[in-house]
Amino acid sequence: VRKPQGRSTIYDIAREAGASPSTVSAALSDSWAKRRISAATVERIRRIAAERGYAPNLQARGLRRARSGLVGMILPGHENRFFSSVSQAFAVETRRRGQCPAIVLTGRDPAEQARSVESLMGYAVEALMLVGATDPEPLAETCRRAGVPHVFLDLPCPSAPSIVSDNAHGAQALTDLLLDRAPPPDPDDPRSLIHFLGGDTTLYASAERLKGFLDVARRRGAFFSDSQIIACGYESARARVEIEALHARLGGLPAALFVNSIDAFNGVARFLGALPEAEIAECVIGCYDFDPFGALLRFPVHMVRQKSEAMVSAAFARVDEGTQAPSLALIRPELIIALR
Amino acid sequence: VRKPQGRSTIYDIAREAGASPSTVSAALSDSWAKRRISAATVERIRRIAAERGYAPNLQARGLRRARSGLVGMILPGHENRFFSSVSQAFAVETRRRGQCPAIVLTGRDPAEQARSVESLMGYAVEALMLVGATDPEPLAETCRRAGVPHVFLDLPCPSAPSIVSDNAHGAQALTDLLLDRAPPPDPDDPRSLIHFLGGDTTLYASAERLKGFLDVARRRGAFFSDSQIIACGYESARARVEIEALHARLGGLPAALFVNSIDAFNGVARFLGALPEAEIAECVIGCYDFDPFGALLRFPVHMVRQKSEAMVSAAFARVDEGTQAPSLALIRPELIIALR
DNA sequence: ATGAAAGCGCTAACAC
DNA sequence: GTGTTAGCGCTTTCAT
Repeated sequence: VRKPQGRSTIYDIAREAGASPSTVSAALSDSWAKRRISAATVERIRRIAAERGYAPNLQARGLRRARSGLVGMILPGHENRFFSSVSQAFAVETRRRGQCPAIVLTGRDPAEQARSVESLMGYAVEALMLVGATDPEPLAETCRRAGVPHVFLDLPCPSAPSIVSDNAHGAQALTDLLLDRAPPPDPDDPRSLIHFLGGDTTLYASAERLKGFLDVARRRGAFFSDSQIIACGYESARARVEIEALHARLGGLPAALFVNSIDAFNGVARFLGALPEAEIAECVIGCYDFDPFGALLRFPVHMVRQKSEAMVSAAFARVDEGTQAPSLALIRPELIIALR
Repeated sequence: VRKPQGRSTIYDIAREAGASPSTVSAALSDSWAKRRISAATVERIRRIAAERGYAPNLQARGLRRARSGLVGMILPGHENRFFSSVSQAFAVETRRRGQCPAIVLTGRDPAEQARSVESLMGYAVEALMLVGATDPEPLAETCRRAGVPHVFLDLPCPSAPSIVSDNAHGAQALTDLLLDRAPPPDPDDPRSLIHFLGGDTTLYASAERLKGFLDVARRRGAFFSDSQIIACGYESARARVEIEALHARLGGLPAALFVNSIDAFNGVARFLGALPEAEIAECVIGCYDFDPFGALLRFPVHMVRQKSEAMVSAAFARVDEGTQAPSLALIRPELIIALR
């Protein structure tokens, strides 16, 4: 006979088992070695609990223990595969540690992110990972104040442990590859020059990528003009317009194209899809981001895949270290070379 | 001067403000109209709270109020875009309602799903959405026992409100489209027949899709043999092997191909990518699932996009209705016709 | 207009 | 080996 509404408590079970609540608590909790309860009692209590479908009230437990068993993560959303795989890796790792992942999608709004962090603090998360936070400092302050270990991912926070992918290195590697495969640049022929398309270079990640791109392009004598940089944002429609404009301006595709972000690439691919085979073949194409369908398009495209699992592992390692000292770990992404 | 570790409480604030905890609680909570506190007191308390960066302990509040402000969702993972967009839509809608989304990725293991549901019950979620649960009945029972409103998505539960996409209808529409565009079937020429590839037809969704496929194929005199059905699972590598085998067996591609699931399609696309243009052109291809890059491949592919936002809206509507009576809502997916 | 006190369900210190 | 008790931080009567 259980209560009409709601769940049974250790008191209900204690009554039915003729034991005290603390005995029940101990019998049901994993470490009941300390209180030396008779095997018989444990058995009886467990049986009754199972019969009644008892499950502990985790809010009460968390309140009492001052820890909840939750590990929090905030991230902008699941619109791209990178974020999806980060949250996937986070969930897997959290479970492996016997805790419960609490993932909150916040969008890109810093105010919403702040609210979400407050919420998670309120639920007494034991650690917090912050993914893609554009305004990290206030969030870090909230975590510090609450004494909650925290790690920033993807976008770094100057005052806290951060794990970001090595954008500069990835961009260098991709640029090198593109230049290796393109004909030598001729300063008098804009079409022969590598171009960089997409992204918002006021944002950390894209700024780093652009830096890596410029490093290599300059070193290899392939950069001559700012018109080689078209940082038109992450929107696919916009990228489509820009590649079309570039194509018109140059009278064809450039010899090499570095596309920054998968969404921009989608726009580019839509435009390229309409061009004759032969024309596309004259352009070496790279995309900073990965999509499993990227390898299946009409034309070859080299891709950069960020290592989400490695980043999440590194983040947990930081949490385990227990230091909240600022640090910046760079995780090298993987260059995926098109076979064709 | 705040406590060295951890957060300040209403008691700390009460002391500093020279008020009682209950006054502080009322002053900070939104509905303080009931207790007629002087504007001055409210102001003072709010200022102090802000200074100290006070944020309420949501576990304590939840414990006292017997509700947490959380809405839970379990789903298998983010490996495909459909699940990603479901959780995205869920997060947006939950926030719009002033609650906090708690998304737990469980993988495909029913035991893990059961554990996750228990967890979420323990955190006193106010409602729970269960996405892609293959063994729904025990989960529904747990929810009922706890008195928590719950809705199943994607895969239905016979004893609870369920929202699934109209797999049969989507499959019919896709099959009709494929047959419209393929040459008339000739029973003596296996190559002229439409084939169904991928998925696990012991699972609800694929069973429905197969049913829809067969309905139309039979009605239109395009189904003659079980060898037209190759339900080889959802794995891309496996699908690749199977399409290759089919190609060998028929001595070419079939006139029409219904690929069930995006992962299977990835495998198919990898194989097709290696075939000569002319050969692919003889096969009308459809995929039950959507990917934005699908439209950019070397060959046209018709796709079916499930309406995740609509499904989530419908799920919340069920929760709001407050009835836990079994029901099954079918949401029609969208047919995306390739332009080429 | 405000304070005192009880109690949500659980755990941990301390009794016996 | 097991029971009693005191909170965790909050909300909510019920007083005043």
